[in-house]
Amino acid sequence: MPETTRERRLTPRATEIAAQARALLEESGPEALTMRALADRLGIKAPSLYKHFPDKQAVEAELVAQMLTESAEACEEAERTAPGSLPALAGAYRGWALAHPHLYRLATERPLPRHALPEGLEDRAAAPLVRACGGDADRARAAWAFTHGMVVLEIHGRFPDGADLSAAWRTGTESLLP
Amino acid sequence: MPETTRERRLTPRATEIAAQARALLEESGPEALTMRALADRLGIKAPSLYKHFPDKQAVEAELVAQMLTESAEACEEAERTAPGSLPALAGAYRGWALAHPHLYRLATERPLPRHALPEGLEDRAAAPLVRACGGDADRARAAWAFTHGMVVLEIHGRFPDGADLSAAWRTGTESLLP
DNA sequence: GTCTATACCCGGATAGAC
DNA sequence: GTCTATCCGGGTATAGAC
Repeated sequence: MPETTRERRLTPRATEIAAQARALLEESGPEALTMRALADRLGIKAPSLYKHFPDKQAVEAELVAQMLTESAEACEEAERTAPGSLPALAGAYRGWALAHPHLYRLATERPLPRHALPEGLEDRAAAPLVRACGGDADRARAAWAFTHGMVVLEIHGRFPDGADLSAAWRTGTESLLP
Repeated sequence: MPETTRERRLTPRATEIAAQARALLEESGPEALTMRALADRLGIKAPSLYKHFPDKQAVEAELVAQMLTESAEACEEAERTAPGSLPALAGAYRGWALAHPHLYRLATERPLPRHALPEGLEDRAAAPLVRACGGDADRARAAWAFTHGMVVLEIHGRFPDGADLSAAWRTGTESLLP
């Protein structure tokens, strides 16, 4: 079977715009990502952006695709390094998310723009966890929920200041082993 | 020891305003909760609201306090019904959250307005889970992360359509038992 | 590919009269 | 406790010239 993951190619200019959108998002958060601010950062006027993207949603969808791709890559790398290890996988996922908290939130705290994503990307992002759970989909979902929950609670500063989060991660990932 | 949880009392009118704010939020989501829309619903003009709350954040903080109080109550009820049962506790938490998804998100997807909450409320909300985990704080945090993760992934429609979420809940809560 | 001009809508908040 | 008038800011997006 041929590779089913397809990328809708962006023009070079659109790629540059997306890169600046990402930089803006990562530096200042989702509320700061406006078409005006994005244009300012590129040294152009906001209306010009609409020659490259149909609307703001399309820009955001591109960033969501980047998030899924990169966190999948991080997990695949962990898989190669420590095959079958749920703690290693969770650590890679956590590491990527905490390094890009605003992008992680953008991709995660709203419905997925599934129609605008490259085919197969969502499955690719889920696959390493399913493999680490020996194909047990229920366990993989529980492990995903734990991992995502830890990450977002960390990002939002929900744990008490002194909390030993490494210990919580260890307890969670070890408990959820198949 | 005396009860340490204190409530800053709202005036009757402020209570009514908060109730309408909540109704608006629960019906239409966080973006729909604006001072203008809130005033419309009350049959008054937006500036009048500022005689009762100093700003919009204060209204939102009141709703966050309601969320913490009510989900704590739901969990305490589950504790009485099935003492020490993590699955029962998680079920109560899930039930409350899915019945009030917008309020759950408002209280959860941003930093807690700790300064504006009744004293002791955050601890009260956390206590049932710590008790169910036999006082093991690391396990309690892992269980909270799992539970919160499942809830928000459900709310945002992140699981595949056919997914057996009951099975994932069972797997997760049973795995995380002390 | 970028511009100007502009339409259109939305938001939070304050001053001061009644 | 509510009002009117208002300020000031922000946002997405389109039309049409260059």
